[in-house]
Amino acid sequence: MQTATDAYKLLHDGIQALAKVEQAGLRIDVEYIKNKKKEITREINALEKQFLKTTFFKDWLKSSKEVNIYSPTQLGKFLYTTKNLKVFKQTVTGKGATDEEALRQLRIPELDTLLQIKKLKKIRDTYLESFEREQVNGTLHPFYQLHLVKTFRGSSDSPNFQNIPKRDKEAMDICRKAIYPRPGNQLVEFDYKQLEVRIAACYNGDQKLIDDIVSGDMHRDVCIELFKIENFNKEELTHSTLRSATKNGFVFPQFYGSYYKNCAINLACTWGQLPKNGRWKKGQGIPFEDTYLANHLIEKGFTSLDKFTEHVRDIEKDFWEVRYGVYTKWKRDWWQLYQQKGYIETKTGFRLQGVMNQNDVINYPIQGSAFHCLLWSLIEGVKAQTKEHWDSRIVGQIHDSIIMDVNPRELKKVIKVMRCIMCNDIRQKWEWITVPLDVDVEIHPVDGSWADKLKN
DNA sequence: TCGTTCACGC
DNA sequence: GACGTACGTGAACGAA
Repeated sequence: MQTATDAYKLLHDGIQALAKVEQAGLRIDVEYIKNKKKEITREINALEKQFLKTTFFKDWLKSSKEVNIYSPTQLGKFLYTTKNLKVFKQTVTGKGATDEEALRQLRIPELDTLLQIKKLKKIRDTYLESFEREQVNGTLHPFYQLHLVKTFRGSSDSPNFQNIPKRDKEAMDICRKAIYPRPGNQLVEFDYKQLEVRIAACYNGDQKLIDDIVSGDMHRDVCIELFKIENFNKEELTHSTLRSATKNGFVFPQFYGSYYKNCAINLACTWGQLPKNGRWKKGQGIPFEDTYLANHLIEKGFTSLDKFTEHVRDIEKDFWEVRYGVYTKWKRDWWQLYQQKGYIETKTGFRLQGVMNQNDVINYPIQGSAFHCLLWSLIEGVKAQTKEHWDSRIVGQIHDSIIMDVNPRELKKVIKVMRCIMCNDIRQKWEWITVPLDVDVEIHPVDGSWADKLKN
């Protein structure tokens, strides 16, 4: 186990290594950004024009002298007071929400246009704008901090390199097409696989969890139970879709401390929208074994969201009391330890104190220690690139991944060294890592952008 | 200037 | 038995 002195040294070495990462930076295509911004602006203007012509907007204008279509306050007032629509989702202050989820529930087609406009504005004003503003002679130098986050994770700003779109294909493409390696080089990403879950297993020592990480498939197992699937086949599109829904709508939320009611709603949205009145009709949802998911669920007796929720409650009970019973016991002991001492200590030597609830006490040390694995690997990576006089450099970091600008002649060697640092050396250094670590390596084409994939 | 709401990442 | 997903950065709005 690590001491406070070790913890200090990690931050000391870490921030110096990150300074080298900041100094290296990433090339960006300023011309592309300028053109893309113009293109998006034209698109926004056209969509705005379209929106302003709708009866929805005209009614809105009648109800109020001046309308700002981008004001959540004004939109909420119009939807939930003037039009008196039912509130599906509330904000933290108890008002009707106007975020994407809330607006989709209302099923008003005009609002889809508004959402598309907002998405484009986000891309233009948060990402492209900041890339252009912060670049120096065509190189972007995102900043990294180690002193701001209460879990002892890192953060990034000016611009934030850690929240650039990835899941939404259109947004990902537009933003990441601005980012390049130096001429003749290629971007390579080293992603720790399931890092937080593996670090959780180091804390709780749950053998079932470790077995699942090393050779099992927990998402598949839970998926089969949740949707009562016979003869699960990973190659079948429907089954892999439901496995993803299970992973993102049940397993991960459960690890972060969510509970069955929210999970049930997540899972019931597998067809995009929550069924009206909490009941679904035949023919709804994704295709499923010659019919539809709704048909399948009705056949299994889950005719309504309430019935399905009871089922999810039972699955949750089994998940924590049977499947990962050791993990559950650790959670109780760990919470008790915090209550006795008033603080907890991470495997990496940091002390977490202050007012925390049960979820915080469980999640903070896991999140922090997971990041520290990445940070240690980054320090060693910077050491290697300096000592071995590589042209290749680490140019970014996103919590559990490292992004490098690699000279193709060094590609094989760089991958070999980074893999060795991230999976082997770190376990020599930190014996508390009792679970194997693994990395995904994604290689982008030579002279390709961060959005470009290697053609095989 | 600051709190709120929203949206992006892990 | 009820309750309840963690951590960030940043843009825009609107009240102070």
